Formats: sequence, C-alpha cells, structure tokens
Amino acid sequence: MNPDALRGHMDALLLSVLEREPLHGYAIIEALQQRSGGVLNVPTGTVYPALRRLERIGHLSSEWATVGGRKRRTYRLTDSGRRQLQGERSAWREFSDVIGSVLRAEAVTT
Amino acid sequence: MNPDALRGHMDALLLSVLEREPLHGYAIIEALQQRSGGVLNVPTGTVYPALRRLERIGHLSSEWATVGGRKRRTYRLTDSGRRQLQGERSAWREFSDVIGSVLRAEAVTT
DNA sequence: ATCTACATATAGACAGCCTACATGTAGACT
DNA sequence: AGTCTACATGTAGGCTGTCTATATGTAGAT
Repeated sequence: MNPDALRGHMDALLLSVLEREPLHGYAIIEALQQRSGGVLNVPTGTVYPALRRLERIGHLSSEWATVGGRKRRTYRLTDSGRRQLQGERSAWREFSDVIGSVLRAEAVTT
Repeated sequence: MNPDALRGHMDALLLSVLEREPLHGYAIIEALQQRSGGVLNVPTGTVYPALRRLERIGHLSSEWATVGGRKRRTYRLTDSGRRQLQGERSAWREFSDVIGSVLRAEAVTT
C-alpha cells in the first residue's frame, strides 16, 4: 500500500474505527488491520500524531486508563467527530466515484 | 475536493487520461474535468510538474507541436507507462476496497 | 536474563499537491 | 487601438501529513 495514497483518508479511517466504541491507539491499529484483512499496517508514528491532531481540533476526546499495569489513552468520538465522520463518508463516496470513473472511462462522446 | 485526497492518485489519473490518445497538458486538465463531471479541477501547478515527473521516470514521452500559433507539448504513454497504468488500476481497486470496507464496517465477528 | 507483545510518544525526513505568479498568442468585441 | 477571454506552459515556495527511526517502559513467557 503506497503511503501517499492514505493521505487525506487517515481521518476517515480513525473516526470510523472509533464509531462503535472508544479504543486506545494500539487497539485502533489492530482494528484497522483486522478490518482491512491485514492490508493496512499503519505505523504508530502515523496513528499517534493523527489522534492528537483529531483531539486538538475537537473531533476526539481522550482519557487515561490503566489496564493490567499498562497505561492506555482511550479515545472517543465527540459530537463534532461524529458529524465529521458523516462528512468523511460522503467525501469518500464522491472521491472514489470520481477516481473510479476516470480510471474506467471509455471514450465519453462529447 | 480535499486536495490531500488526490495524493498518490494523480499518476493514475494522468496515465489513464492518456491511455486512449496523446494529449497536451491543457487538454489533459479539460479531459479530467469532463470525465469527472466537473468535479476535478486540477490546477496547472499540479499537472505540469506531475507530467514532467512522469516523463523523467519514463512513463511518458513528449514532443512539441504548434497548432494555430500556439505551442503545445504533447504527452504520450510509453510501454512502461502502459504497464504502470495497469499497476495503478489494480492498486486503486485494492485501495478503494480497503478504505470502503473500513468505512462501511459493521462489527466483524472475530 | 532474555525475548516478545503490549503501549505511547517525538524528531526529522520526504514528497507531492497547492497557491501565486510569470509569460505569451489568438481572436472577439468595443 | 485597447481590452478581455480562452488557450497554453511553466516555476518557486509553502504546507502538511505520512513515514522512518528512535526512545521509553511494563507484563508475561521461556
């Protein structure tokens, strides 16, 4: 998976994974792997900064928890994040329609 | 259309538009607009450098022509470019499947 | 003791898309 | 003659988000 391809779609992925339930960073990475059938291996250096960015702009909130002696920062969607996710979903649909139609295009009669 | 979303997909778009016939930069921009139903308005500052990059790495070749007193640089796919386009197409299919499945995911029973 | 999985975090590199600007021709209209 | 729009190419520099590499530490298995 070409890294650049993810550009601008990371937010949608992260918000989407958090839609159902709050998760901490490590679990988010695992969830992405699982949901993508093992294809998406997003490095921690991508995910953690992205989560902080999303929190900074208000789409996520976080809190620390200690589970089994390990500290986790658990992220959850805010209302704003939920709205953002809807926007990301429709943006994705438009985007994939457009790219798909260009890549598949047969000569459009003008 | 979020600019960052295009990242890493520009090559596929350009190669795809040139698959059928050679075109010059300006015509490529128009073709992208047309094929996308007016959604894709790729600025010249994106297209011209990208075309040069694709030529540099051997996926395109170009030649100057003068039509109606205007100079055009016409780009055409090389064999390497044609192969690359096939790769871009399958990469796009995988990419859009993956993103789509994450965005649409209902709880996957583990 | 050592190794692997779990867990978070940051610094700096890198690449590519964008804005803004520069340059010039052709043709229509006033 | 002057202005405007469409056609046509190009570069410099900014921006930003993803990646690599590194750092730190706990828990549990071998």
